Amino acid sequence: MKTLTTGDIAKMCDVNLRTVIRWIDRGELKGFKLPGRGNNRVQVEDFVQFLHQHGMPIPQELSGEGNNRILIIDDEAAVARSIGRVLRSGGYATTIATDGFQGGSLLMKQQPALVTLDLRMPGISGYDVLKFIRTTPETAATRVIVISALDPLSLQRALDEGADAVLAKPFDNQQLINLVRDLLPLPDHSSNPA
Amino acid sequence: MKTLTTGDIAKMCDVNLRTVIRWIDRGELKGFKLPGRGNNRVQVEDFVQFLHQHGMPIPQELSGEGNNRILIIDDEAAVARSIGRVLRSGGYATTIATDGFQGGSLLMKQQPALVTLDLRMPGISGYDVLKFIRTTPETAATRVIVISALDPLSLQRALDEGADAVLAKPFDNQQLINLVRDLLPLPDHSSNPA
DNA sequence: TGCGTATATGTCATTAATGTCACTATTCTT
DNA sequence: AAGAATAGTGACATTAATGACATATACGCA
Repeated sequence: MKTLTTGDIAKMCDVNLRTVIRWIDRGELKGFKLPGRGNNRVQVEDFVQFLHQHGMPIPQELSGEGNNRILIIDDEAAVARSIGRVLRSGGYATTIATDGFQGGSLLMKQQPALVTLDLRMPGISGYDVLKFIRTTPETAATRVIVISALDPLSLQRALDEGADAVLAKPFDNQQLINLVRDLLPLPDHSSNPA
Repeated sequence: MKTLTTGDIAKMCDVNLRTVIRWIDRGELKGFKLPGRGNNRVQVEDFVQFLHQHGMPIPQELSGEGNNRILIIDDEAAVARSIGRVLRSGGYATTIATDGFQGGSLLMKQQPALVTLDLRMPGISGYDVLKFIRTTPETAATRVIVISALDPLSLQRALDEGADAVLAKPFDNQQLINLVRDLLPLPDHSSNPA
């Protein structure tokens, strides 16, 4: 069980520590007190719920754990949407990028746990993208599934360059979701791989 | 996460606090409320985007004070290096991206104060990039200089779509540095525009 | 151009929340 | 176990929200 101190919360909300204590005292934020002098602790999920209830932004370090966000990079919007639908129904949060620029910036901005990458995008080489992801510290650990209609040799090359998995187009939805489940298991519930 | 109070914003916009609250209530400025009495907080990026959308000047302290980093997005490495040389000798810190993916991720990662953008990059439309930059809160205030060999009409369109300045290729180094100095004045020393 | 109306912004006093400070006590680190 | 870092407390200073109303400012229309 992960808990937060009032100081943690104060920093995250850009608010005075005093204020956080008052929120707790007033019962607006659920927390509990340690035996000693009554230092407060708040469970992460209570805090997240609190943020949600008040329409406050949720710091990404909190959604960072159990990060189940997937970035779909594919210039064919229809394909991207289709992938998105499948993954969302599998319980993942998805974002779509339809060109390299969006792909790059969303990757950095959201720091998704997994990326599906179309090898053949106009203007950029999927291999370069792979290399970039692997050599950039912020994204080196991001899992990458390369999706492409290219020949097996090209797919093998993608694996050599750091892809975690490849998927030949056209692909079966089940194949896709299996791959993703493999690379990015969901916490526990709702992941009934029936 | 850095946030602003209505009072901060009121001072920066030289406007009554009351008015800021109304902007938020009306949904024109994105913000959220603290639990207590509903004190408003606005994230800096959202505020910056708001300012930009309304063509309002962006206070120094928000546009990343001493940030003098420039991102050069150009697929012709030679051109990019040349621009880089000029700007570095002008006292700026530069980074080069030679494709859209790098461009996007370096933009988000480094949050440069200024971007030089080649309109004509393989696979991505410079206009799309412009729109993306302008509609993404984190980058809405980033100054953009579009550099292109395209006709005046295309350059005008770039201005319409949010570029802060355009530069026709081929260009003179002095033109470039003047433009940049104009959009991104260096703190003080060595910026003697004699 | 001038009028009237709608809408936006400013003002003021009041009330309530948040910030600050100095200090003490507790937890965390090593 | 000791020192460093962090959290709690009370009193008080600041600052924000609110309602009601005064002033703009913009806009439509004659």
